[in-house]
Amino acid sequence: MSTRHAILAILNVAPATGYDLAQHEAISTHPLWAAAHSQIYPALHRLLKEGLVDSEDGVRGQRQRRVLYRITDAGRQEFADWLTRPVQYLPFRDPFRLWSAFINQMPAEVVFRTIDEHIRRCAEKADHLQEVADAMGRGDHPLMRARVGRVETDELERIELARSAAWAEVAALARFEVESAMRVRSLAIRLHPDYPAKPMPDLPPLLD
Amino acid sequence: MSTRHAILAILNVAPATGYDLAQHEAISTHPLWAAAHSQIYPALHRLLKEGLVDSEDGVRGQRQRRVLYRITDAGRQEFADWLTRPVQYLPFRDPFRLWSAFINQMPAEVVFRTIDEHIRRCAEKADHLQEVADAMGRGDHPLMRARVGRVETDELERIELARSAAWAEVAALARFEVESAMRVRSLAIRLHPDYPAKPMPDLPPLLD
DNA sequence: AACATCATGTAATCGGTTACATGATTCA
DNA sequence: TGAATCATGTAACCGATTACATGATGTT
Repeated sequence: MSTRHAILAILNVAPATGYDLAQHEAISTHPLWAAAHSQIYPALHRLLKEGLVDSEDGVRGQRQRRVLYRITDAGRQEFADWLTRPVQYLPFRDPFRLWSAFINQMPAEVVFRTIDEHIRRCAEKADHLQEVADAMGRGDHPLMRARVGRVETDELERIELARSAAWAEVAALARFEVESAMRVRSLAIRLHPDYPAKPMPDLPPLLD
Repeated sequence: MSTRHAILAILNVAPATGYDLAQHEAISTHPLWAAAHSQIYPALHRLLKEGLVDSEDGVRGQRQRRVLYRITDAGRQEFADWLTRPVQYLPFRDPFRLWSAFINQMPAEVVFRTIDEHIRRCAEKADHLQEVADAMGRGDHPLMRARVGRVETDELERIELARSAAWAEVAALARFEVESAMRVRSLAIRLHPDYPAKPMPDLPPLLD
């Protein structure tokens, strides 16, 4: 299970509330590791119980409670240990590809609607992720600016290289998904020759 | 949840036992949709209860019980309906890419061991999947031969095109993963210049 | 005789989702 | 004043994993 370690990774940069974490770039829209807020709060409670984070109660405005979580030395150690342990792969499950195995036996309208929506979705994701990666590479990203002054410049450069490369690879994966779906779409045109499928709808420009 | 529909898809070709399903190409090694046998048996019981499959008790040898499951008309209908419903995407979670975001802060030995093992794993998967896809494209695959004589030739060709394309795309994805990991590896060499990382270990030939 | 494979299951647990539930704060 | 956002949680459920459990059959 990597969700708790993804949380530790974020808290390793700066303290945050459960809400912050749930809204975090790496966790919410087009994430590096998806997690819902209903998963974040119990995870934080557990990390707290295990001593990997500590918490500080605060307020926002006059009354609204706000719990700030901070990674502890034990948490930093656990995160470092996790990095050295073998990667725990997830079983391969890909709903779109499973679906696409049956484009011969569906109505053409369903086939093209689904593929085109998939392409749109992946292209949007690719653009967003590439922008994040580029911003990180330039040091022009909240996650990087949060570190300026707290770590040395050459260390910061190493962090930027590693993080932006990871985001860039997720972006590259999303671009691959677009290309892959385009190939599936070509086959769909061959399998449904009578359906008036447009060559391809409006794609956002795929920065590559 | 697509596991039950993956089962229906397999039973749509030919009746099978729980054991057959668990050993199935699409489910066991380098699968299209991974599932464990401890998941298959309860899933079959539920499909049976829902009337989407029926079962026939048999034996193997003298005494060993063997339950053969067959898709029903209701099951066929449910599968066809499922195909037309919107694809239920899974949240994005990629343990290797999450890990790779931190290659700046791990011992070089761990970095290269993990990346090289990942590359080996993906390359093996790519080769296997491409072989399956090619065999399907030629009609030279158990899943396709099982249909010969039971469906018309032009219908069989459409099935072969769709199924082999899906497997070929999973293979292409695995090849992309190899390329992606190679890029991460190049960055790792830059981040760990003192570590004597070989250019790349023995890769099985990536048929492309 | 021993081992791999065929064959079918259950139980405890886990990580995650969906829905429910509540209320403060900020901004238009 | 109303809507969006900030903020924190719980409960029921679900799909899946890990481990446990058993035994027959075929192969060497």
